[in-house]
Amino acid sequence: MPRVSDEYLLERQEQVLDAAIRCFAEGGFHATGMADVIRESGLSAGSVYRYYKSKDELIAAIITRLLGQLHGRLTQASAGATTPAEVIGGALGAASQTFDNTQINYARLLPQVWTEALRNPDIARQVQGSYGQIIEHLCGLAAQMQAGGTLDPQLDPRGVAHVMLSAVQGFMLQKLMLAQDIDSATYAAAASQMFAVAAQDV
Amino acid sequence: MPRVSDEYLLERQEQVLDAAIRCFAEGGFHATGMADVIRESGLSAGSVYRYYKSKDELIAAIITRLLGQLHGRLTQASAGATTPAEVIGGALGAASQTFDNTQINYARLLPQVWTEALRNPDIARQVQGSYGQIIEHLCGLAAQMQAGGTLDPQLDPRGVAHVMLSAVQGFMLQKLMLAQDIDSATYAAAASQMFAVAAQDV
Amino acid sequence: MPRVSDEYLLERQEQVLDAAIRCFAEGGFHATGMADVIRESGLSAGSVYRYYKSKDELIAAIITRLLGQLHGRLTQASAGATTPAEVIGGALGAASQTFDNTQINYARLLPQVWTEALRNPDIARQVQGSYGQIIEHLCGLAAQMQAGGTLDPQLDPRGVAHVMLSAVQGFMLQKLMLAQDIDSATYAAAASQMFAVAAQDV
Amino acid sequence: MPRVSDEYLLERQEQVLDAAIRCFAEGGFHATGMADVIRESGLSAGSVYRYYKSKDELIAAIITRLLGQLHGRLTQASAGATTPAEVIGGALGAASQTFDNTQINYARLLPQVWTEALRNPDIARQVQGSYGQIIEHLCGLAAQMQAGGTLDPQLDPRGVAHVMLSAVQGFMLQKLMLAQDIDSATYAAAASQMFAVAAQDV
DNA sequence: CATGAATGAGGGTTCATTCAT
DNA sequence: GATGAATGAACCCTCATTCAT
Repeated sequence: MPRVSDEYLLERQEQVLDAAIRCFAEGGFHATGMADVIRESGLSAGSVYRYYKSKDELIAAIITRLLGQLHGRLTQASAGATTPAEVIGGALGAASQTFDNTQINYARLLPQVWTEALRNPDIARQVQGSYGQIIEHLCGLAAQMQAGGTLDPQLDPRGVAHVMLSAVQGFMLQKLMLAQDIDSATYAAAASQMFAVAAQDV
Repeated sequence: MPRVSDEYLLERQEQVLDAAIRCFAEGGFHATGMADVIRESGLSAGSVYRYYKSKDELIAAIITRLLGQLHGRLTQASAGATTPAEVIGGALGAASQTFDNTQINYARLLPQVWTEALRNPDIARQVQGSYGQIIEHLCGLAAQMQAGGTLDPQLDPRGVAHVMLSAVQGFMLQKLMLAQDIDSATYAAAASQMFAVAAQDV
Repeated sequence: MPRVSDEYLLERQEQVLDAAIRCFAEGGFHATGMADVIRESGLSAGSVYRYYKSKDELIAAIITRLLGQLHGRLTQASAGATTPAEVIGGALGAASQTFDNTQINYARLLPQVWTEALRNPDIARQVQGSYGQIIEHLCGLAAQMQAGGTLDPQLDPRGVAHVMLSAVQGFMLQKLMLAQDIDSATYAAAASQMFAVAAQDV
Repeated sequence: MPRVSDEYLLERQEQVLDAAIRCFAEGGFHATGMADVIRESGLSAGSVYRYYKSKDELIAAIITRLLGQLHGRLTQASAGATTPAEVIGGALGAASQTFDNTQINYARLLPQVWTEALRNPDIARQVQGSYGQIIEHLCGLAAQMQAGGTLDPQLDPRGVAHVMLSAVQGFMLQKLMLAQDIDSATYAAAASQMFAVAAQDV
């Protein structure tokens, strides 16, 4: 089956990656065997290994994609926001989308990424890069809001950025851990309001 | 009718648990082998398995201890607080302690616990229980603060509790992932202030 | 009714064989993968397999060529010899040539052939045939020399042939194993002299 | 089955080594799988790997033993020899023993060792060491014989040593390759006589 | 009770070969 | 006739766990 288009090859690679994401989101990086991924992909062992040289490389690719999506959605969702409430609302909305995929619950990969980052320097670097960019983005927004009078100018913009990120991370984590106990709307409302008033005393 | 005292047995059990925590915090649940734990404990394989029937049981025991400590410290640290700033400040202070142990960085176990909870129903239940109690506790505090006029009474106390927990979880997570980039004091200051003003307009 | 000329096909076949020899002499039959041979040949997997049905067949072809060269050079080099010293000298000279190819060190294939002959009956037969012919040739020379008075007539000509072959095989082997320690000229001198005097007492 | 004697452990290790030698002598290093060795050893995979960390380590151990035996037998067999014929006779006798083991034909490992030495620097070093010692030993004997008047003093002792080694190596190789065609006694007789006369003209 | 040698299913990965294009 | 993506059996090795001593 030679002389196939680059497009074809990329599709095949996606096919493997998607299968792997489905498996890993379901069972975790370590409890899931390559045999599972291979079966799910519908390809043979050899083919899977043609596209990803090792399980680690496959995991790294998944993490790259996940962090890329996360960063993209988060920055996009809060891009034009002019008040803390809008930032938080947008970011939580984006975060919620992660759970909406009926095929794959991407969010389930997140704690695994954090765990992996603790052991794997390459992944640690990726995570640092992604979160670093997000922090920078939020930092910029905070500064703009302070300039625009919607955020207390005495707050450290960097500190604000970290706390905002916490609101998102905590939301996803608690949604994963306490599924039935946390209501997205309630959480978003509380978070938005709490951050919203942060400039009232200016 | 044991030949040795119960005290002796409990000490041995602690010895194993401590060794396991050290290993798992360092290398992760999956990358760490029982051989590592056995070596670190100074006991024999048979002995380790006398106290913990399986690796999973050992992990479960560690998680129980970790969640217990977390819950204890968090509720204790925020017990008498009467303002959001005090709650957050106390909780973050307690969270910071987790990193202070020069021997073991307990915090490194946290993402692993979250990851494990996604696959292991027993652990999921444990985590739900612990975080549920924490949420209840924070809920109670929120209600008290609303009654005391230090928190906007229009906010949903449960929502506030979740957001407060997020502040703690996000802090620990970001400290783990972005070590050099996050300053505990700056974060605490920003968080405290942001939550503090939440009743200003009342 | 091929579209391409037989000549073309033979050239392609040579191309594959040469690439394989280069690879196998370098890395050994087993450590070298077909992928290496395919890459080195500049052809595709399908093409390589068009000319040689399997790795084993390729190896067999290489061995056939190698043994043919060996037999040819050895018999030719000692063809007109009338004294033991001439035989040995000629044979060692021919053997030395094997090392002289700057591209490929054919000699490195020799121990591999011996090893392969132990497992593969087809190759064993080839090796027996080649060495058998060489022995016959040396036998004939020995008989001639005995008749000519340059070799002790009491010696068994077949025994003499085997010992002479040993001188060559040992030379090549030791040159491969002890590269820096063995000097071709010294070895040849010693061997020639030792065999040379074998008729002195007649 | 703990608290076993060191002796017991060594016996087990021997058990694995012997099984491996039997397998490798039969089928070759590469065609023989660890599964074969494991089956032959009568132990489990885990146990085999307790005693030898990898297939390579097992092969290295076998080669060490083989070269040790070879060196030991060869030097011992020719230790007190005072004439070339005695040296050759002794060495060939020792070499013949290698074939006599009804359980394992150690000689079949020899070409494999040579082959392996071409690719594996560690083994190359071992082989160089062993053969180097043998050469030194034969060198010493040659010098003694020259002093004693049983070997032409004009011969280079080192060259003589190499040629003598060739006689042994060639004998073993030809016995392996041409089994039915070579008679140990005939070969030994021819070799002994040819070398024996090497001092006649002194 | 403690010991640690033994277990063996299962892990990730490779590679000679094929055949649809 | 050439291509090279696909195949899958087989490879070497690990590791949680057990049980004879």
